[in-house]
Amino acid sequence: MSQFFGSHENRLDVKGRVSVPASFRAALRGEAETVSLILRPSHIPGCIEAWPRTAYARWQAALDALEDFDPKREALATLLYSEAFPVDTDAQGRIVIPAELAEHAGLKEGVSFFGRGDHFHIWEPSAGAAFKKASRAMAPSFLIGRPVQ
Amino acid sequence: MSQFFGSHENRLDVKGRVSVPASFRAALRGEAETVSLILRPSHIPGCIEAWPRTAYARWQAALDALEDFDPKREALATLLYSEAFPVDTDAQGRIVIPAELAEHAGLKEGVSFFGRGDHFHIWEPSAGAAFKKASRAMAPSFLIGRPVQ
DNA sequence: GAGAAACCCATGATCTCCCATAAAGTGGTG
DNA sequence: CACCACTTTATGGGAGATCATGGGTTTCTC
Repeated sequence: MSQFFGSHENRLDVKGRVSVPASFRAALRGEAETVSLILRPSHIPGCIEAWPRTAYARWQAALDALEDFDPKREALATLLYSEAFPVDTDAQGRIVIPAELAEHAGLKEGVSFFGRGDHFHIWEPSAGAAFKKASRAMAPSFLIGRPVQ
Repeated sequence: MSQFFGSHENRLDVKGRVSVPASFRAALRGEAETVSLILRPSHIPGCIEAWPRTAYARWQAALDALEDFDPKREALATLLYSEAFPVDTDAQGRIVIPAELAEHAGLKEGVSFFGRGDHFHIWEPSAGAAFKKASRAMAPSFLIGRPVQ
């Protein structure tokens, strides 16, 4: 499976468009020809998650595993569908971030994209930098010794 | 598994390219024909880690072992993906070091490569030399007798 | 028909790919 | 073991492709 790596920063134009980093577009094209994404507010404050449709299916499978009428199912369905927005890139590889999500992330001009393997994050740059810093700070507490063999 | 030995120093050209030492390239080719690497900032200040993709997969396995929504998982994903950049050598065996990493290491013109077994380090030469010296200085305090079998 | 959204074309900056070359390394041979 | 031919390595540079971005025009919606 293709994966999203690295950090990139692009800028919103006056029409609210922003280029998806080329390396992310390449990763998307790898698994499907339509370059389309699901955007949703992350449980991490200030962060937007962006998922390829194929990877999003993983969550949909989790939903299917829950019983009908289970309150958890209702809650998960809300998260997966009601708060999520499908978006497609234009011919130049740009997306328009829905106003509700742009506000959730406090986007102004700059937009940071952080690879996370099977999906990526969209942040207002300073908030994203703070999140990165916090991640680095907590890492040594559990990253001890060698990786699992 | 391929192994990286020794130290080498090459130079960045005006386009930001630097040759990966030939012996390291040979070690990489040993396990896959595409000469590609994952670069990431080390927890050691000023140091860039370079991993063959196959060795990097072990870290990714460590990530997969953590539960969804676990803050540790979020932090580790940042380190393994958001801060990591896959790079491929050109036909001449050179890589371009991403600006974010070049800055982390304070790279100017010279670039030192230190073998570390399953991965290697990239340093600004004087910082790398200092790290080596510090390593030598502390080694006798714990390196007693025979290596572990 | 007004506003917004989608579509199309344009452009400078950056990046890749390809070819070139000097220096260093390697091996063979007398 | 001295010499030479060939290979590999590290590095330089040019041309074309790609990327991010701007902006105009058509199409859709209500």
